[in-house]
Amino acid sequence: MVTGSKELIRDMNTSLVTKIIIDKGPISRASISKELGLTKATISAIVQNLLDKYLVEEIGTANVPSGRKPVLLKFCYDCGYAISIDVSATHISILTAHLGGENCNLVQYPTANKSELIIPELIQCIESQISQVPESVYGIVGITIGIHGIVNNNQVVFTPYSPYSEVDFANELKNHFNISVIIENEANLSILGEFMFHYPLNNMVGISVHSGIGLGIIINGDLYHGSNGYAGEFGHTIIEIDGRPCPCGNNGCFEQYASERALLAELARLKQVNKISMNDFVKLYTIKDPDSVYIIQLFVKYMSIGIRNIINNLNPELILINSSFTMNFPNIIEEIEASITSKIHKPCKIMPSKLQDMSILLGGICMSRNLFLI
Amino acid sequence: MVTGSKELIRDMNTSLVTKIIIDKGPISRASISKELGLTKATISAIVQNLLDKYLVEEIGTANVPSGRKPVLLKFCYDCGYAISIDVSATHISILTAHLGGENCNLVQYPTANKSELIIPELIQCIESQISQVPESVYGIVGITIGIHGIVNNNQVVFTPYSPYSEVDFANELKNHFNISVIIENEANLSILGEFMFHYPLNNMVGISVHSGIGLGIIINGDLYHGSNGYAGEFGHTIIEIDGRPCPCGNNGCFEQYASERALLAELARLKQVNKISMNDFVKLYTIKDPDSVYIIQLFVKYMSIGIRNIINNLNPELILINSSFTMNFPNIIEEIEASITSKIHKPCKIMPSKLQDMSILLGGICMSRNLFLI
DNA sequence: CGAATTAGTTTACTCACTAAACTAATTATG
DNA sequence: CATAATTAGTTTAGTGAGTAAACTAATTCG
Repeated sequence: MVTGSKELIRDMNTSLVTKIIIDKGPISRASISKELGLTKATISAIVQNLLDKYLVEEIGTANVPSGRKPVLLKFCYDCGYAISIDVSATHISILTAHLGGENCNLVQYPTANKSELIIPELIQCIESQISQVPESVYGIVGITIGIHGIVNNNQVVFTPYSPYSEVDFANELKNHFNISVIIENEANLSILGEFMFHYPLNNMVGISVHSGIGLGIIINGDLYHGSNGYAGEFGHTIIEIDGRPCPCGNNGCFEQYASERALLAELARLKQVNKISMNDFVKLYTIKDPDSVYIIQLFVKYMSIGIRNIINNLNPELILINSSFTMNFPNIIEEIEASITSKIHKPCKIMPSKLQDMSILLGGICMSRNLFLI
Repeated sequence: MVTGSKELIRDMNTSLVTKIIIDKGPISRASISKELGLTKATISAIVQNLLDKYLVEEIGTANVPSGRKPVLLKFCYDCGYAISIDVSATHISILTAHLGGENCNLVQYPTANKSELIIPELIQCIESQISQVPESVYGIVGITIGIHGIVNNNQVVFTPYSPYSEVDFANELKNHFNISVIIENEANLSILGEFMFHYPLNNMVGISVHSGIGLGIIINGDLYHGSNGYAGEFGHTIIEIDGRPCPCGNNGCFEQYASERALLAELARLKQVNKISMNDFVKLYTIKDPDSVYIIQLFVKYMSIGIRNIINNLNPELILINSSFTMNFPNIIEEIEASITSKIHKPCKIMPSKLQDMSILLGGICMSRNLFLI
């Protein structure tokens, strides 16, 4: 039960001041005071705390037409570093970055995709990264692991394409490195990254189209997980009564129509070949191969159904799409947007992911930063 | 921007104390102190304020095995009254009740269903109700109007079966009665009523099946409206690619399959009659008429698709169903629950609405109470 | 140089909380 | 029946995060 107390007030206001310095900095104490409606005295006290903790620094003054020059405050992004890991079926991607997502060190390793090997593999990767991290006040503040599957209470519940549902990533790594470890779904990390770096909109979602289809949901400015962590299992919403069978046990699931896996399989079927990769597809669509054009027509059609369903369920301010299709051919988004109409309400803004294939890893950095800054 | 202040602390804690007296009362100051983790001194001060405002009263002592007897506190539900109105295409239902939803006066009038007549009709109904309300400390604290359509910023945006989208209910009634007026979607009021009277679960939804299908969503203990008030337009989520046409302009919308309107139309088609009412249906299904049994099979099938979509989008703790079908034949719920399976996650509890056909009106009383108590 | 302007600090104050001592009321017990 | 034990609720003194307003500091302009 969260009750009111002096500490709560100070924590709330410190958090607001920190956020404003990150989002709108460099900024002066006076401007923060005006923006938040707190007195200059309060802001000065809070800023002094942040300076004492090396979280914020004064970086000179601004030129103003009259009056004393304001002292500009900047968040010390390099007061600490975070490690972000994307664990897919075939690879481990690992990013080290300061709390602003820069000074990156990004590596990718193939993985054996065996549950008993993943922890040793990860430990080795992380140790290699840690050895290269620059000195900083707080060092490594956290490790975040993005999982292509369902996560609840910091534990993997289910992974469709990898055998990691029994692996206790959080405790194994926490025990080894003694650093806080967060396990989170990849679509959630993606939208968190977009939210913190580019689109600070309190109600927005991000559709992540890969082998499956996930949905990261931001509600009231926070990631929404649902009661057991499987909110956003969007690939398994049903868009066709008695439709195509899905390994989840149901029929007509969205990802049997609109996922990369489904569409590339459809293209392979049309071309009567065994398999077509995303790279192959990009080459074909670039030369306007008719089958691949048809595949994109299907993608647009199915995505527009999925997006209408999101709008009529959640009515977000913004929908971001993260897929190789839209990353390579951004004007597909416009086609999707144009195909979404309703006589009963306004449409919703749809845009491509800005962080693209870095969104999961950068979202992981944000996750560690949020936890560190409380 | 909500910043921390002394007033915020007191407001938060007053709100928590009030809530605990409502939910767990009659309760003593000492018990509240233990539950909230605030000191007895703080609770005594807050309770004194509530006593001074006639919001709470002492109703004697409890028997305990040893020590001084605790003084029991009870919320004064009858310190004020609220008026709740359900405006459908054919009727105005109007309920006056004290802040606990009792001491009801419920009336229903037919309405002309004309936009220029609705405000005079409402004013007459409300005046008649007000004249019969018992004396109380605060009098009528608010009027809530439930709309079968989309509501945003206290204004009706769209109503499918009535011509009220241009009517400014809020300001017309506020100006006439000088009482705060809330306009809200009916499905939202329904789930709010269930949340406050029966199921205090922070993440839950209620499916309201009438002519259309609406979804009331509670997230983090609050009604979720989305960015423009059309979250929960669940009837217009698509469950069939290129499916049945819907007046909204799309194809395959859920309410073209699972709404009362759609299913009764299907039954009429089977029986080759012009129209079948819900009353007729109830009689037919009671005698196990095969066509009506088939209709319920369809209802179960379609609802189970819709519910799977809710689960995979929002993962609520509980799903309530409010429909004449399930109200009259409650074991339909069990059939629906049994038909929902998934290999990737646990099922979700599904139950019939407890407030049934009173849920909208009682939700309206809750709405006014919440606003009154801040 | 002094007036005007703006930034940031200091001071005196308020208010909601806490801890701990207090009073009050009740039961159990010798 | 006095007294110990127990629990409820109040009083008191103190803390800390906020406020308003007076202050100092730094800068531009005429």
